Amino acid sequence: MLMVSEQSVPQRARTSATLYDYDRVRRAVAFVSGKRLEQPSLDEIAAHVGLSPAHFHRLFRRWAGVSPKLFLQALTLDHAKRLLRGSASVLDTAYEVGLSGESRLHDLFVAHEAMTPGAYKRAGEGLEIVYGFHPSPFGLALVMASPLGLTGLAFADGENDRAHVLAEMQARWPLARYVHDPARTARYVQAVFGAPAGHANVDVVLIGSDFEIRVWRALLKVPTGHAVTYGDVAQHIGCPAAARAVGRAVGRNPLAFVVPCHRVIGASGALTGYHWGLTRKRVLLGWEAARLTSAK
DNA sequence: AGGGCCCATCGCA
DNA sequence: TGCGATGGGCCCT
Repeated sequence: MLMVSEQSVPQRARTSATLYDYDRVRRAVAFVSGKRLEQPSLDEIAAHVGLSPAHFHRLFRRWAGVSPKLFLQALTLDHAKRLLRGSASVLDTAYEVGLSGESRLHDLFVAHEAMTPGAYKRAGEGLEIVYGFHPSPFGLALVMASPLGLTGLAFADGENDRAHVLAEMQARWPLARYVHDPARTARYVQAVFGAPAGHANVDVVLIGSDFEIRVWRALLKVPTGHAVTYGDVAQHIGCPAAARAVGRAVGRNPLAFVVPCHRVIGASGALTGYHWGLTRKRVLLGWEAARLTSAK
């Protein structure tokens, strides 16, 4: 599916191409969404990211599996609204579709919730977390794992964003012991981004409050190519008036991409927010829509 | 224990 | 547009 799984390309070339591709895509998407009214041509967009039209076209075939035209079509408000069709009912699926059957989902700290005051709840005391940065189709990814499985997945915007992203993630579980060991986190990248969309074969550890975990589990039911509203999620977890609280919990999702918080959008179809940048949310939704179309 | 503040919401005028 | 009701989390008494 991705560069990650192409066996013929040498490791180093794959790595740089992946990050390079994402950066170009990101700039193209930001350019287009900033000029909604002018409707820039493909040639103009290619020029903006410093590529010839032919190279621009090849980049998209390689990265998204579809033409740039098709990909950029997936970024309209109209398309986002279409993702919402049947949004309430997708949540009624019997089990999480975001993970493969072999995956295991561990809800840490929930059991303690009743007896622990707020600060202690998130501390992560006694937990050892290994971490590393790896290239991904959506930019540099910070992968965090505890012995039971994948604990954190965050995106950085370039090399000089690393420290900030790491600090932000570590602040979630301040008492955990952190070990920098990219060799041990590398396999998660393949498992998450190399799997058929929405079926990552990884053990997953969700650390959060009871409410947050109910929200995150609900998100795992939203299949690729669908979106739900914050209100849909609120309804589903039995707090119909808590759409706004859901928004807050969605924003604290520690597992970008795996827990598909990018598939939650406003009731109007607008992409209201994304912890790792609205442009990236647009890219993720466009990428999934494009790949779904090309698979048909 | 309780008040105040923040927020990736939502629907109505 | 703009506003008010809204619930959870966190920080401060």
